[in-house]
Amino acid sequence: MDQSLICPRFEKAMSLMSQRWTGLVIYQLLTGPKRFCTLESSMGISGRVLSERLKDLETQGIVKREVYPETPVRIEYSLTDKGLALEPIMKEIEKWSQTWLPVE
Amino acid sequence: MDQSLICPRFEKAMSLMSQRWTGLVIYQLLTGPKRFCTLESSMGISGRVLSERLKDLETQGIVKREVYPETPVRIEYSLTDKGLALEPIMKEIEKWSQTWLPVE
DNA sequence: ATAATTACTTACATAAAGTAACTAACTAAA
DNA sequence: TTTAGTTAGTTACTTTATGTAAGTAATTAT
Repeated sequence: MDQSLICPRFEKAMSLMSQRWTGLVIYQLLTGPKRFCTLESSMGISGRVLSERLKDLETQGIVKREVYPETPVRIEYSLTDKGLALEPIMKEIEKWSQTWLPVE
Repeated sequence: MDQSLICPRFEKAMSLMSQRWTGLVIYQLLTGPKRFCTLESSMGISGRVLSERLKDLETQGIVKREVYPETPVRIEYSLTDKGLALEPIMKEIEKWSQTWLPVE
């Protein structure tokens, strides 16, 4: 019947957050720039999907990719201002999890 | 290498929020109890998945299911305290979306 | 007896994610 | 100068998740 009285901007933000891995990638980047292999091994995401997510996040202006032509090449992913602004969401998720989820 | 220095409770909360539709279901329930068909039509989720999500959320103690044996039967889904406690997360997502996403 | 309503479930199709091997560009070692 | 090692991916293939559409069960109205 009524296809969405939901604010389309909210809906878009929510669909971003509900993509598998996206939240964790952002969470990891909140502690500073990270390389591809670091993200990959620290959170158990597959390279295939990590690559896809980073590209999406870059396209959306949430993540920034920088190449350092060292040897071997170093590529760092970090948050833009738009990405950093997601921190309060992460903090609230953190709070909720600590209040409502069991320790084990 | 290091398989998750990430707090397991945070990780669990995040994996809850990153399930497709879960966030929107909770968002809808923040405005009060809702029936199956209302949720289904207001957010474009398929019945199959909605049913699955509501069961999961009930199992996790986030959603409460109540049966009113009227005619035809009325079944209402609402948030428990644990579910209501997710509101600050939703508010932050709302804020971010209004600040950082374009109007169209 | 037939149709209508709600809250689902089932079977099947498509899309998203996981796995593991492979590539490209470079360097260091044998 | 071949071989191996590193990073940052990509590709082909498999498994899992989701969408679609039809079906079910319980009840009442026509």
